[in-house]
Amino acid sequence: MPLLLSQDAPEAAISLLGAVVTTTINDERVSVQLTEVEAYMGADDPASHAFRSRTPRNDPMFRAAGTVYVYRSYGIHWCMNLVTGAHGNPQAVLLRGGEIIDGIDVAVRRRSRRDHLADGPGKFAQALGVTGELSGVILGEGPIGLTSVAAFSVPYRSSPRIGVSAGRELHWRFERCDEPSKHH
DNA sequence: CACAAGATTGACT
DNA sequence: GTCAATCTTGTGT
Repeated sequence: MPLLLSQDAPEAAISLLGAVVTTTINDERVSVQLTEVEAYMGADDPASHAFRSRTPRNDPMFRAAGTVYVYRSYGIHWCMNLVTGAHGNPQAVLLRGGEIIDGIDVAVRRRSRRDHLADGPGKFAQALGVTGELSGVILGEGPIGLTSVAAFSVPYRSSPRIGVSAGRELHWRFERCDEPSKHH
């Protein structure tokens, strides 16, 4: 398990900016460098899927850091998370967006588009070919891998999480930016 | 059992 | 800007 994922979700989320997620499915490899992520905690976070109880869907969140958690969004899209933190303390980082750095032809085919390939959680998972079948797999032990690239964390902005009504006081959406200043 | 809300996206007015 | 698509869970009768 990558060390950065043993941190609590907000810290892990920041560390993940600039890291690269790679899938190899049917001999087709796609790599995406993360630019936008969101942290979700457990019992204390009303926006978290693990806020209420353990269910078949959110079960992977209760497993070890480095487990992949994929859920169906609005009955249509797949969204991909990486489980973080101490084992049994349900928390995860939602992978909301990134830039394709390898396998762009495969991503273009999967998305049926030439642009906006991974700028949104549903698009991100689709570009990587990630579906619910992969919920529960462990990073590095299956078709999904994670490579940490930057030695230092990249500049970022934080803001309330998108599409969330509860917990808007928590600024746990993190997106990469160019200016190395606006942290808080 | 019925039904509403949601960590979204793309097509269309 | 508006709206449909339709899976999973929580809540209420």
